[in-house]
Amino acid sequence: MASAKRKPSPADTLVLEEFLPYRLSVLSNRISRAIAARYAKTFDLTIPEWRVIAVLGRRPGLTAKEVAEATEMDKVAVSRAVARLVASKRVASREDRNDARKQSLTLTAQGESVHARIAPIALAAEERLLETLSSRDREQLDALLDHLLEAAKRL
Amino acid sequence: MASAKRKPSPADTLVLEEFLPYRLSVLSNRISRAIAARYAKTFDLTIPEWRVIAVLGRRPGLTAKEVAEATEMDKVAVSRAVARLVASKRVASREDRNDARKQSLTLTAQGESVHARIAPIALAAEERLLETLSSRDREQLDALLDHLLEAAKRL
DNA sequence: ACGATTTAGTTTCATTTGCAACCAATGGCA
DNA sequence: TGCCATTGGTTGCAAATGAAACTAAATCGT
Repeated sequence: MASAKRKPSPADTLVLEEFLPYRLSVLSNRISRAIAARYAKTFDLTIPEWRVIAVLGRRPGLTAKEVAEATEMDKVAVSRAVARLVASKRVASREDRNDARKQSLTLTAQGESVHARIAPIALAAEERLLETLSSRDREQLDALLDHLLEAAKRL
Repeated sequence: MASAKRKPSPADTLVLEEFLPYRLSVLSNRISRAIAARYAKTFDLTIPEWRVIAVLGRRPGLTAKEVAEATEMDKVAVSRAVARLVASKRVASREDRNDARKQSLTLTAQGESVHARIAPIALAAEERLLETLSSRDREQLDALLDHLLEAAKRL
């Protein structure tokens, strides 16, 4: 396998194929695109919209701000995704009783249906990626990702 | 730490924060943005341009096609990045002697200089991310990434 | 109670990107 | 040789993204 064959290069030489940020970017793109390909056309749904649906599916009633925090999308992206989702009647937004600036967002029945149909597709894709890893490896991966996510905040 | 605290959710529930593609996307974005922030303005360089420079720095004379393969960028992105780099005199392109469609790309002295100044910045950022990992962890990470990159091809 | 600040969310505009169609040169082969 | 398919690369257009300015509502300090 590649990593075994690769001979380490001098510490001051940047080899793109070995460069962590680059490899993560390629990996993330490959996966996201592969998964999105399975639902984008069928459901006419963008990745940001899917993320909004995913988070509202489990945590109904969030405001746009909270969705932005939960998904790490910026508020403009959320605003646009929500606008499309409301237009397509997949999300309902009602004004907060005590703060007219906020609106609480929930999935409509249609939104729920989309959620219910895509979640298994997404989970199956994830499982296909992970199925060849031992459960030990999975734990390692999980821990490493947590670690890196945290470390990356501090960059 | 987070992964230790997280209680596993039912296998059929998609929890965005635990979803591998999502976590990779967040991680990759955080890192890329942090690093790009350090050179983008100073050098007036986009990420695709930087990738082209990085690969030409180590493998001069590639064609645009080969750069696209080496960087996993699509050929349009390469074409545009190269066009900008040629305009800014960081890359020289000369026509292939036996195939007029191809052009062999190399860094100019200016391009080399950019490469020489950015590589250490990029490597230092990578090192900051990895410095808290044991060398065992680093190997694990390397192996897991290889594995996932391979598995993701098959999606 | 009232102006200054902050907060939630939207709009605008300039860039970036991604896809498909395209052009030009080459290779294959009848 | 002459035509078709393929390959390397560019262009054009439509959609996605990001930064900054903006609106409207709520809060704070006096």
